[in-house]
Amino acid sequence: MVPTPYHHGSLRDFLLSEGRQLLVEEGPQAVTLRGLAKRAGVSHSAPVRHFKDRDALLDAIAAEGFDELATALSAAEQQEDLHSRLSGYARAHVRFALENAALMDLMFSGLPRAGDSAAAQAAARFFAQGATMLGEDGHSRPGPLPFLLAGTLEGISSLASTGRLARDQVDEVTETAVTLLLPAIREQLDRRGRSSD
Amino acid sequence: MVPTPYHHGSLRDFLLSEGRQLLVEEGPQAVTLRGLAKRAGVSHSAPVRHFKDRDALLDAIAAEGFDELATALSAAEQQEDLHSRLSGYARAHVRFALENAALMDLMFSGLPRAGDSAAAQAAARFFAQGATMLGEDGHSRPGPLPFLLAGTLEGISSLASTGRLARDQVDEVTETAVTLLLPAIREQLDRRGRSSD
DNA sequence: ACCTGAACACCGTTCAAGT
DNA sequence: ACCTGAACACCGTTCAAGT
Repeated sequence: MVPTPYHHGSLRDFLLSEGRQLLVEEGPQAVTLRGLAKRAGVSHSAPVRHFKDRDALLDAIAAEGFDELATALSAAEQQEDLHSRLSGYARAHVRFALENAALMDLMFSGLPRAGDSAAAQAAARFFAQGATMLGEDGHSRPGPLPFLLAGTLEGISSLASTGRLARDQVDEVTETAVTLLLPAIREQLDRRGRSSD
Repeated sequence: MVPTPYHHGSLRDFLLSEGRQLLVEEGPQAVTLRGLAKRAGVSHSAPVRHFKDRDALLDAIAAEGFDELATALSAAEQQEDLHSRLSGYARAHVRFALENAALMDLMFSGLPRAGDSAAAQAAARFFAQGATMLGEDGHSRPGPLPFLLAGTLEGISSLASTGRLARDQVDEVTETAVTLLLPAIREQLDRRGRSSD
């Protein structure tokens, strides 16, 4: 077996996917540039060609995470009635978080270092998607509901993935959140629907 | 000035307070055992006497954080009517989070390594306090509302301290959360108040 | 363009030894 | 009991040099 040369960008892909896997399976302290280089069979300074530093790699992983999360949620958004749509969205969010705890942590609790980073842009797309589902047009400044929905789901996810909220109670808490948010969201959607102002 | 000897536990206090300050002001990567030892004017292996390893120090800092947060919230719990109580509790939580972002991150997103650690016990006290305010008796398993309240506040705090939720919208989102949670909480309190079952 | 290898300045952790 | 100093095995990052 000839060792793969990792030319033409394939090292970049390796760093991203292996880094992501290490992050989720062993935690953030396990993703090191030197360790990844060793796994790739490449010199310890090779990764720098593709990611300026460790933070740049983590930023790229976070960006992928936001895109993946958005994809995981988009199925729910196709649901016909509002309750199913919201409920499916919420459950998909929490499920993704439970399966990718350390990744979600990186995505949501990592202070965005630059507004124009890949992660910051992917995050903006993710939040815009949620706002759209709640009838925000994207022109004017979003109201409180998109933030409240995103925050609530993030909080429930965090409690669940740190084990503070028991697995068998996650669905109940999520559904309670949806039930309490639903009337306010419905009212907002009705209002926006009526006047196209 | 004779350099302080740091005998009899005063090094421990120094590591805790200086570590906490570094955490909040410069981020988690700034709190290193060697760096703290240098600041204390002590050999790099001295801290090990007081904290087994870096995680043990962070755990102790997190424990202090939970106790402090609980104290910051206890004032609001004295409020007479439910709405003021809940609203004050929520605003105090979010305010504390904005002033101690990296600390809150450590407290809430750090996966608890041991159930009997100081941080785990302090966290349990914190969550129990919230549950009590919502009329949970502590005997039976808590219902969804304490988790939903804690999760929502944590989520809003996280969005705010990462800059995704603008400062001047934080109060509006928090108050919306309180308004939507209030009827469910009131109903639960009424129910618990009526039947002492 | 992409990678290597040496170098530098940091880490955490362990352990024999000092007071 | 508390701290020192050397040692080991890791890091991130930089940079001249190779292909």
